[in-house]
Amino acid sequence: MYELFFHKFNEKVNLSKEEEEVIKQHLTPKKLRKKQYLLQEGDVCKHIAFVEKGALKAYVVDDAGAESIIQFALEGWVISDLYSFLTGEPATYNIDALEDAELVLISKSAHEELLKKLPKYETYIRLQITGAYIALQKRLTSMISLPLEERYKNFLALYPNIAQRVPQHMIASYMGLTPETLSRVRSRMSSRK
Amino acid sequence: MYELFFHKFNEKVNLSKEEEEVIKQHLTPKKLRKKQYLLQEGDVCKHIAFVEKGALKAYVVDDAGAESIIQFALEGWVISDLYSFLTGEPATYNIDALEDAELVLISKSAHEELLKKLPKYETYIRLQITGAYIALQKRLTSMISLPLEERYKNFLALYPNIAQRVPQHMIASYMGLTPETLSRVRSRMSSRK
DNA sequence: TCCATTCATTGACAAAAGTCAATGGTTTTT
DNA sequence: AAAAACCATTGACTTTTGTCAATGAATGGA
Repeated sequence: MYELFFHKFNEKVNLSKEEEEVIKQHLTPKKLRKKQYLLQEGDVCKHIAFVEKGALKAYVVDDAGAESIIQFALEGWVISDLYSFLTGEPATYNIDALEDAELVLISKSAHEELLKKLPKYETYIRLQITGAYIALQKRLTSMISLPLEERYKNFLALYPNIAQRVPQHMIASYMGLTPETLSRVRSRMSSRK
Repeated sequence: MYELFFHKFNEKVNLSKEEEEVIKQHLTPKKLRKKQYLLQEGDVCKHIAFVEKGALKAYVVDDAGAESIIQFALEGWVISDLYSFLTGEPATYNIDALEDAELVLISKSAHEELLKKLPKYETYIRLQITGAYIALQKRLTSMISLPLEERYKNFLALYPNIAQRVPQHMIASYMGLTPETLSRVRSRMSSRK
């Protein structure tokens, strides 16, 4: 239990067995069936979720009911509405399962206690969020500076595993496009090659 | 010297006078004239820069020479090519001054020593990057989910001070638009009101 | 196995955004 | 003070993307 979680943790910060024990006591496992919500817009986000198995997405829904996908999370990734989690404000994101999933949850109180008790936990969080920030900055840079086709190629190169497991209309949504437009980009790419 | 830097620091994490002294010894002041570079694409980013005074921008330049602005930084903000700073890889961003500026620089070695010596510094960095992550996520969310006019209104509401000090074609660039398109959005907004 | 969904693709058309060029008003520089 | 550079706006036109509708393939449940 929690194998992948601690594997990833130890890649960033090396833990002794005793430290792993302390952390374990603050974790909660949770299983989610496909299409189940982890978080709904309007509720307060109570957890940071680490994905041991399966796949989830975070997204917003507009007035017309159209989804825009903010983030995917496969095995080894972390997902949450961080703003809601940290401030206690209602979430603006929905999070649900694309496939049956096994999660490791860290509650707000667990998070706060670990920050106090265990300096290595703070380091882990710092490194985790730094990586997420850099990845997000690259995504944004490619959004504002690259033509569509390049953006799509970048996506495929960066997340080949997502491209395989997730339907294309969700990738379109993640890129801020309609499914039709992404489909046409793809057909242009394959015909011109 | 460093007034704003420590003011902002203390808003996040409270420092004793002794701790402030330790940090001070790791800081370097730097002045930049308008249009001067702090960092050029291809060089390694050697510093995290805190803006005491003035305004800077980070941006990429495409093959055709067009700039896309990744980030603005006014007084109290931090700017850097974090990926290059942390990995030592060549920077993909350029950073230069929009106005004469006074900066507080933290070098790589200073950063690493402070992380080791001063737990509160790590906390400061964690909170800083968390705030930057959340802001970036909001920006991205609005990019993929909102119509242009809403995005522009959000920008004005969030950064009225940037809108005042920065030419509009740079705001267009920051939004991933041409100056003409932003101009037409604005004229539509004012005529329809 | 069959039926209902979900999905990707395509076509025709509409709307949005980009491009190019010109104008006039600022600001900056010399 | 004059000249140069910068900037925002507008018009005419092109290209890109979105919308709506239809089709056929694949998928998943009953």
